[in-house]
Amino acid sequence: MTNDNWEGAIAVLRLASQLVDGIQEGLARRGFNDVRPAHGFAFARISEGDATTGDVAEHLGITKQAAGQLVKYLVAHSYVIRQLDERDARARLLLLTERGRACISAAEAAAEETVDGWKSQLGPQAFTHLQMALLMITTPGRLRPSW
Amino acid sequence: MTNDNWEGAIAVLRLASQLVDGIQEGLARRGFNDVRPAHGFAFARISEGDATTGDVAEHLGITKQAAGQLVKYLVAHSYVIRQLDERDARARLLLLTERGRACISAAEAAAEETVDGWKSQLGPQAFTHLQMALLMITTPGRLRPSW
DNA sequence: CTATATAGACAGTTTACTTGTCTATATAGA
DNA sequence: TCTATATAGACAAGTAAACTGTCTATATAG
Repeated sequence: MTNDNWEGAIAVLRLASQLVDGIQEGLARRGFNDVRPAHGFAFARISEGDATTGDVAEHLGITKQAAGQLVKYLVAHSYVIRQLDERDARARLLLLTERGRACISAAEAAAEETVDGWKSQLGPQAFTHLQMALLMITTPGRLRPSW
Repeated sequence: MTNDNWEGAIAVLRLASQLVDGIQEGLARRGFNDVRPAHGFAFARISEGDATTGDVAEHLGITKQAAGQLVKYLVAHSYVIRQLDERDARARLLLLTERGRACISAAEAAAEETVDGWKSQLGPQAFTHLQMALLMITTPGRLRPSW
């Protein structure tokens, strides 16, 4: 049983690696070859709205300075623009450009391709179970479904 | 459906992140606070036996030079020893020390703790399904079980 | 109105990689 | 056997993304 758990643990890492590589490859195939995985998490926070560089730092678990460099890169590559915050003259609000939104869509499409691969390997029923199990583990608020 | 897949994809990343952090934290709690996640993959290859620095490089997907630095670190921290290869005077075979083997055991125990957390959240049946789904996706040779 | 906290930029350092080059050894072909 | 090419791995220098430390400008609380 111990060893089975270890195998399962390794499998989670392999799966995540497959996904990251799949998204990266799918993004490149769609013309976005200047974004790294970390940028995806920054996009996720920025797309929520009302994001400052500090917010991005907190969301990624890195320092403000590192987030500053990251945001600078995204601005330089036209994924994000900075905008003065009317309520706080120190802050610069971050907004996605059209290109930024297109990149998110591309990432979602690329992820879907990879996940579809899993679905066809598992069959629809087992895939649904997998999906629910993943959501149950990682979503603290939700309880076990009725089945 | 698209959005569900995206959520599921994110969940896989969160799960992997939970696992890596759990192993890291569990290792530190057991006194191994000088190993990084990448070292685990090196340990995995070295424990298979007959490993050279080049083998480690290939297994980790990094250059020989980078693997050389990594192995040097593991030797300096008494996890690994180098040994002359009788069959090839260029090569140095890598062997785990007692401490190296203890570190692997500690990592397995730490992984088990994390995975047990998932098990108790899911219940035994759903957990077994999750485990089988993960193994089916990441193990190309195996086909669907009988259930 | 003064003291302290926050947003984020600038400078320098660390670390985990990279490419390029080098020596020693192995192996395949004339 | 000799020579050409490939491989194991060390050394040196460069790069990218993080880090700590410090600074200015602005906000906010007493």
